Amino acid sequence: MTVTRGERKERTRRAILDAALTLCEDSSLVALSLRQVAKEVGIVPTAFYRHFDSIEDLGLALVDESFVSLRAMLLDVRRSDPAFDDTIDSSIDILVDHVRRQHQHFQFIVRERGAGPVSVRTAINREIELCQQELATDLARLPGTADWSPEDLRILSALIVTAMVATAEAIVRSPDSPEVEKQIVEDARVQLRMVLIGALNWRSRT
Amino acid sequence: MTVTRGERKERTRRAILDAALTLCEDSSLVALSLRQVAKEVGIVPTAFYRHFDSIEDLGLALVDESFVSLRAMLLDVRRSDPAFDDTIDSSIDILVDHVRRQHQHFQFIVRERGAGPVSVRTAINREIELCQQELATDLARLPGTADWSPEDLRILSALIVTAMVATAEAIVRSPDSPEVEKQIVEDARVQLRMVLIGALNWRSRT
DNA sequence: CCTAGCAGTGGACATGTGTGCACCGTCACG
DNA sequence: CGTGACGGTGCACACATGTCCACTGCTAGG
Repeated sequence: MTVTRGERKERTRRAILDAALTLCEDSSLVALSLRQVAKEVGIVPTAFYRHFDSIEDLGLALVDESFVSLRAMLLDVRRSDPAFDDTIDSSIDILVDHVRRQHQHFQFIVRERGAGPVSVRTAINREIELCQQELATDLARLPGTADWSPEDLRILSALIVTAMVATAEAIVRSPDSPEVEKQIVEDARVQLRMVLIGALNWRSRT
Repeated sequence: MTVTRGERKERTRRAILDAALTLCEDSSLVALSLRQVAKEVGIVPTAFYRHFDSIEDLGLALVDESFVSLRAMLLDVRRSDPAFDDTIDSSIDILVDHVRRQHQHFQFIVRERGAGPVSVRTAINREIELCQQELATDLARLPGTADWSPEDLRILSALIVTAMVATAEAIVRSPDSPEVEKQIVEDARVQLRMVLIGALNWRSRT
């Protein structure tokens, strides 16, 4: 009795999630069949239903899981606080490191955000919007944004999130040669700097 | 003999392309079956092969077609040239108008860029990179970028293209209520202004 | 005119798919 | 100590899918 009943269940649940993640590496949820997953896990197709109602349901679970780890990362970013110009570099480093470690999760999110069952798509986009809002409140705490309108803060953070998502996409898509990756990271740094310089000169000119 | 043989062929070819585009509105190429397309068009499954080798082949044709019209749009943008601050607004207007008109094409590209067969994905991304390069040479002609390095030009144009793609995504994804769309457009304007202000203050500070 | 070529047909086949049902063995709890 | 709940099995069914093949009818070109 070293392993309880619930542990066993959780273990095959994990196996299903991992199998789905792996199979999604070069396809998409909508092209993923229950039977493929079952075969990959090593269970019989109908056993799948003991854990999820449908592939779509599985997808929602994967979205949750992915964003749990992503939010953990964002906490790290926020902890690395307020020494200004260094914040950009360290934030990007954390982002890139996380993308590398959670490669499958990011690949999944990036892919299913556009394709994927409607419920999954909306879940992902809702989550990303949430990230934008949090970033906006963070930005509000920064020096120099005192007189910004909430609207402008929202728009700025949307722009930054878009750029970061694009960076994550690029890393996930690229072959993981260290030089290509270094290039992508460097580009992201420069882009963020450009955006922030634009932000610093914003209210003062318009 | 009012319609020639070749015209008939071209006509059902178009019908296939349109059917695929329509069916892709709420799924993805990888989840699209030859038989669905055939049924939608009203031909027998095997007749499909008279026009395309496979669904993947069909996808590549759709990519070509989509970017032909997109490049036509970019020509319009370039024609609207060099009165500075107005360029942003008119460019975005053209973009938005085109997205609305070529709704299916954009939806297709946005979706298959992340999901979709590998060949389709790479074709799309190659095409987008091309757009970035063209934008970079356009930017080089603008006043104030005389002393910019080619690297920085490339990075700036990548940022702008990313933001524009994100805008197109948002429009395609949103319900087409005019107010929501107006909001998206307004956000895009502000973002572009922020980026350009950052660009104008770029070399002068680093 | 008539014949070869070609878009489109119709049926068939092997294989993959979601899901219903009866069943089994074992851990957990009263 | 039992017994019931539950994770997992095995089989079955009704369909969907990609592709092969022999075919038909029209039309464009010699």
